[in-house]
Amino acid sequence: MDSKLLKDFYNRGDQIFLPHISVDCVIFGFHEDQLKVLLLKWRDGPWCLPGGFVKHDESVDDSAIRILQERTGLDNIYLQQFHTFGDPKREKGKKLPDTKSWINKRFISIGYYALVEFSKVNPQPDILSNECRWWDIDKVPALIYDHKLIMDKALESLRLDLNDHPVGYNLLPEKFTMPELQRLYETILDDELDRRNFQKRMLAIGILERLKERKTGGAHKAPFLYRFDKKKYARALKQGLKLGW
Amino acid sequence: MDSKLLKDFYNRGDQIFLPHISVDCVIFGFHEDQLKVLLLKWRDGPWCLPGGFVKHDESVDDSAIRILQERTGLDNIYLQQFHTFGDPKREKGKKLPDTKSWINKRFISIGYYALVEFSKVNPQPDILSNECRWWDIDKVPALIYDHKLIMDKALESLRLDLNDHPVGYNLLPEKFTMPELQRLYETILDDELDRRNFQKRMLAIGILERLKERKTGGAHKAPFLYRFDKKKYARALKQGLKLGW
DNA sequence: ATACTATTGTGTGTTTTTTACACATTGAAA
DNA sequence: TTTCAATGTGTAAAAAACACACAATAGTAT
Repeated sequence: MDSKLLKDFYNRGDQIFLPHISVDCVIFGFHEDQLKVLLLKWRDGPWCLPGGFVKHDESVDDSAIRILQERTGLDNIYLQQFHTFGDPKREKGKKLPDTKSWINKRFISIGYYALVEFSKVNPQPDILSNECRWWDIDKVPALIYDHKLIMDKALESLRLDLNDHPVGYNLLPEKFTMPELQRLYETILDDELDRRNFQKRMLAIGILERLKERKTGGAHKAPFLYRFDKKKYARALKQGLKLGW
Repeated sequence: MDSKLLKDFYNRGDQIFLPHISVDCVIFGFHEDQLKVLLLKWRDGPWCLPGGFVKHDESVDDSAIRILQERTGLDNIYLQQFHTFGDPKREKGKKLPDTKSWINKRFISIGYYALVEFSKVNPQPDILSNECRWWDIDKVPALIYDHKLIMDKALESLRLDLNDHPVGYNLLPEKFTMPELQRLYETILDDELDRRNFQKRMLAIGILERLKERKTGGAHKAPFLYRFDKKKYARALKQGLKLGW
């Protein structure tokens, strides 16, 4: 990354972006039975959440969409605003190279979480970072500022969302097995569920379609593959699901 | 209201407050079987939600607390941040007297809703308004900007909050009857509930205490008075209620 | 005073949902 | 071919939600 761009960003960012306002994204993925988050690493610095700023004539939602696009390469991401963090001390210890810059002022950050299909993501560092990769949710390293707090709040919101959104639709690949879906729920809820009752409940919602295929390759009996029935899914969502976990 | 204060507010507000950021509060109350919101009327203008701005070194939560205090005279209010509104066109039609002022810029607004005990509130207009009063939730007049949208979103959030918070505790006076509590739930949920099953369910939560007194005055059989048992209430809240409406 | 009315207090049986648990099946590995 | 560990399916018990009936009573009308 050349330093001209970076210098421009420090010096003229306030001509492009609203002051004092930032957007932070908690990007969730699911892979190999693990819930994961996408993190960035500052040049020679700590890890942090992917974030950005709001252009003067851009909606905050669009900012989040843009940031997501830049970090993952994906469009059409499932995105939820979950909380705004407004403590003046939330960036305690902030020290960026250019101390005069707009970027060293206090920021109020609007938090979004995103659900993405792990395999489709192509992680891209941003202008301030040189590394971008997935971390298991229970193994994330120390994060900058209050980003751990933001992540925890995102997870809590995701947990609540489980009550009226079949989040598997956004986190899993098109075809998946019942045990995979269950593991996803167990990770988010941080609890164990009975295999048979879980299956009954999921099928009772009536938005899953069982395929003829089975998932082979793993040891032991091969489980069936399922996929979301888009029509039934849309219909159910419109009527408002009541999952109740 | 003298115009010197107002002029100062227009001219020097940006020295006190963060630019582009506002806070709007949806204040809910309950009286005579009606859910109500507290609204302000602009001088010779439309009605709007009570709002304000964030001081440079103040947390956003504290701004909301301060605004609430100024409008209602109350401390220790139950307050929930529920959404941040960031559309650049959200203040369509904005035209305030001083067109050069910081206040005519785009604002991103952080929404809070508050639950208050109706009888304890002493409504106070703010610097921009000359009237402040309660409106029945289903009779609110046309509101400025996107304030109707904000109110609706607050109501939706309150409805969700019903699932893990006994909101009656914050909206009702210390002593209340079971029918009153039921009417509160029915208004928020916009649905009718069976009297007997409702009572069973509320009592099953185990945070209500039935008093010896009855509420007299109304026609017909006098209902018992109840009150929240603070110890059991705190205990239950810590464990996380699962009400499920 | 008395009867009336609308509302409260309480209980019971039915239906539905949730929970707990057992056994046969099967793909891969030993 | 046997073994292992995980999957597929069903059933009974417990709990929660739902529907509904009848007695009691504070004011109101007569």
